[in-house]
Amino acid sequence: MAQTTASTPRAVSTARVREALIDAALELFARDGFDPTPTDRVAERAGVSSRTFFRYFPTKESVVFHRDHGFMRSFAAAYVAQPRDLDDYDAVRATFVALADGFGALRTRVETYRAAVDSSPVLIGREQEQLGAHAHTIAVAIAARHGVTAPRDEAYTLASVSLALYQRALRRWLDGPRSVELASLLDDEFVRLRALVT
Amino acid sequence: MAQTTASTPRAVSTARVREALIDAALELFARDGFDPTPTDRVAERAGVSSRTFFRYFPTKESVVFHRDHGFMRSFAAAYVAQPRDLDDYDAVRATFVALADGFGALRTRVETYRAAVDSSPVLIGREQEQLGAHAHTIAVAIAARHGVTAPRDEAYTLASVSLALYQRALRRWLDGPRSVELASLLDDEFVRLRALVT
DNA sequence: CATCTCGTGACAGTCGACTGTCACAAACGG
DNA sequence: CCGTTTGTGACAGTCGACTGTCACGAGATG
Repeated sequence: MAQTTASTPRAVSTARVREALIDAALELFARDGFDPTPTDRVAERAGVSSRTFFRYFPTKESVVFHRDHGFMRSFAAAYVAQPRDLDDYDAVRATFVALADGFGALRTRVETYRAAVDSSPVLIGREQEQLGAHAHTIAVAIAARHGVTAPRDEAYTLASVSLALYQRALRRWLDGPRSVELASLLDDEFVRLRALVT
Repeated sequence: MAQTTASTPRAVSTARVREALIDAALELFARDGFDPTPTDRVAERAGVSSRTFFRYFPTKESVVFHRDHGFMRSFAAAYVAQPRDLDDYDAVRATFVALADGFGALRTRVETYRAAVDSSPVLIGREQEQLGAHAHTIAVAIAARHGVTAPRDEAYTLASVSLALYQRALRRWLDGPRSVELASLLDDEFVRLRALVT
């Protein structure tokens, strides 16, 4: 979640400012909406000047995505670790479920992030672009498990579909009671789709 | 594609301006990108003043979506028309394929539209919002065929997944040779997914 | 401790989306 | 044909994202 924290006073200070800006931004965007919230207000809430905001982040949008709750980061590794006898669908499913494990701790963070992103088309679009990249990652992982480097078209289909399921599960998770695990909703979606298709 | 064309001189003129603005916007956005293209340039190209642009469209974004190539508009009708003995998956599949029929004529239009939308996160986000609405439409249609008004969760799952397949098919269509029909690619995606899942 | 570096605030400025207003001319309605 | 409505251009103005610059002061460096 935080990178190598050089503990020199100056580094500590800038890290603190960065975190303060991200916190302020996500909270304000989630509560008041991204578009109606000027960067000045974010800076003010973080206790720095307006100018400083843009010394930390190149655009207003970018502050939202600088705290990767990093679902996809370890996809490839988790995917190849799946048992050989699973077909692609079940391997992807198992990987998602595995990655979702212990996600509960992040719930509040994710809630804020979702509300923020959902508040503006720009952010939705940015996230969509990331999902495109994720689809590629997944497709490559699928190909890799078959010992191929270039993913076939089917791999992309599966990747896209599984990401759609992931998004559904995520929303159900956030909308539902805290007692329900993301992992179980995720598994549920994959099971449901299989039932629908067969 | 065009609505009830009142042929009074004034109405003709405003309709012409509207079309000119949409054409100019889509072409410029597709070629130069949405963000780098100021509304002034669009207006200029359409042969009207900058101010007039905003008399026709409330925002820069909105001009992009005022020409609905209307895939989803007739979904509900086409869906209930499907034979009773098809399960949900095949009914959705058949509906998509049916709607895609004769889409080839719109190819150039769709190409421009895609390039325009893909050029900016804002537009991607807006389109995403529309897709959310479409998912709802589909889910409701699925429920309706079962004689229910409130869609179950599974209906939304299928709706999301089929829209993911639709988007994949659309992109393959635009990236591939003109000889290939959208309908066949669409069918292909549904078939592939079934093969992947079972 | 002296010097240098670098993060920051303050300020001024650009650029583009969007709005209000006014006056003209063409189209509408009687 | 005449008064009214209405679309349009011209112009001025707001607002917010983002940039350049400068001077100051607190940390890094020797």
